Amino acid sequence: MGPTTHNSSKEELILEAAEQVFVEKGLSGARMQEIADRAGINKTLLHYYFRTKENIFARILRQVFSTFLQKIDASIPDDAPFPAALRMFIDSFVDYIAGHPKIPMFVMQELSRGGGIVSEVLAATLDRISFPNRFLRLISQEVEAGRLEAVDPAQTVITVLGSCIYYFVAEPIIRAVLSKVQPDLVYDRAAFVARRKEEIFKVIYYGLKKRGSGDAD
Amino acid sequence: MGPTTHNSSKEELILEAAEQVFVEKGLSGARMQEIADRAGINKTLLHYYFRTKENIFARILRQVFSTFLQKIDASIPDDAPFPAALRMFIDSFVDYIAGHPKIPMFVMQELSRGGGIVSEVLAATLDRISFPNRFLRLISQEVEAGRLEAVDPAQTVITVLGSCIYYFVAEPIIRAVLSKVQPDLVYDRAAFVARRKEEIFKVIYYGLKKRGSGDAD
DNA sequence: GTCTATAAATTGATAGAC
DNA sequence: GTCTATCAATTTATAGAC
Repeated sequence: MGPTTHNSSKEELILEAAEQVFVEKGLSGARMQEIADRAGINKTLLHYYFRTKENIFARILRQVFSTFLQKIDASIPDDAPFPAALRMFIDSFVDYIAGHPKIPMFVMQELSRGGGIVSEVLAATLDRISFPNRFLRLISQEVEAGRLEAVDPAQTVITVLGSCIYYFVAEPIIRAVLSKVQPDLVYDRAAFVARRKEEIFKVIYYGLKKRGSGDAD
Repeated sequence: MGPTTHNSSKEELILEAAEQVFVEKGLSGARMQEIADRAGINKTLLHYYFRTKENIFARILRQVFSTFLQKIDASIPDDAPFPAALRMFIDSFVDYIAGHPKIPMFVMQELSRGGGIVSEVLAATLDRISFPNRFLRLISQEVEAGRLEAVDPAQTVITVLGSCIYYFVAEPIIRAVLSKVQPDLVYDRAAFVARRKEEIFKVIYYGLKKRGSGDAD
């Protein structure tokens, strides 16, 4: 179309700046002026290209949510045996969230506010999703093969996702609490994230794995 | 002080309305007019009693955050053996969140925005907390007694909290996804919450429990 | 397409009567 | 303490020149 593979560079600049601002401040907290400033352009151009603030927001939310779902999707290997598949999923999904820690909360917060923009985005985005079925099938097969306990696959998926996401959503609080409890400890985020992955894998894998009959308690 | 045990009834009405509105919409999304309407009073009284919007917000956030932490605290039994203690914690904590599903996201969202109001509230509230130490000690003792695997107690606490909280934070999305994957299923929230508790307990307890030496994988 | 200037609407906050 | 009326500031959005 144009001389480059990118869209109109101004339009692209606006969308990149808008994503940052909306993710940080939410719809009502974001300011058109701040988006313009971060994009390094005149505020009027926001309206020239997109007319309203809500238009920009809807586009950002749709894109961010869609990318988030695709990221989960891409993290589920298709042909690995279950333990390896679980480990690969946890590793790549945690890495994604660690690199974009504000995305999950932004999406959930705005979707739970439930405005009109937001439910339209939800309906439109849910059509292009295969990961729930793939994830549920992965677990169901293992249960049927007798390698996992007779767990509810849907509940299990929620537990896995929650274990991966929660820390990063609550990171500011957790860090504040931990530094109060263990004031001498220096915080190494990369090491913490690595340990986080290991902990999640172990707890969930051994929590699901088929047990013998001598486990009464 | 007054004829009743309550504070000035108008002041109380304002705070109750403000909590609803702030929790639903956040600081920037909340409107003073809406708080006044829900309290059934004139908007001017908000300023008469609290002067500024930020004052009301700080008070609500401090109270909500503090209550949230106390609720976690109260959910940790002091003298039960570990499996029972874990189960009791999960049951009572999940019940609390299920009844106040927007509280965790409200707290985390606002605290992660990190404004001036918010860090003051965080510092002030963290002083009155004993649950991290109690929870960490509970797990450490079990590990030392050889009844649990050699897990990192801090990581374990995060996993437990995340497993309890996440579903309710993401409930609108998860329900939408589930009803797309299983359109015939009728959603019974009480039953779902009950199964959620059971799933969390089983996965985490058996995921932590000391294993024999024949578990290679 | 991009700018300056400004309109139009929203909203937090106050003055002043009662 | 409570109300009406209104201010002052902010902020989205547009008109119109270039």
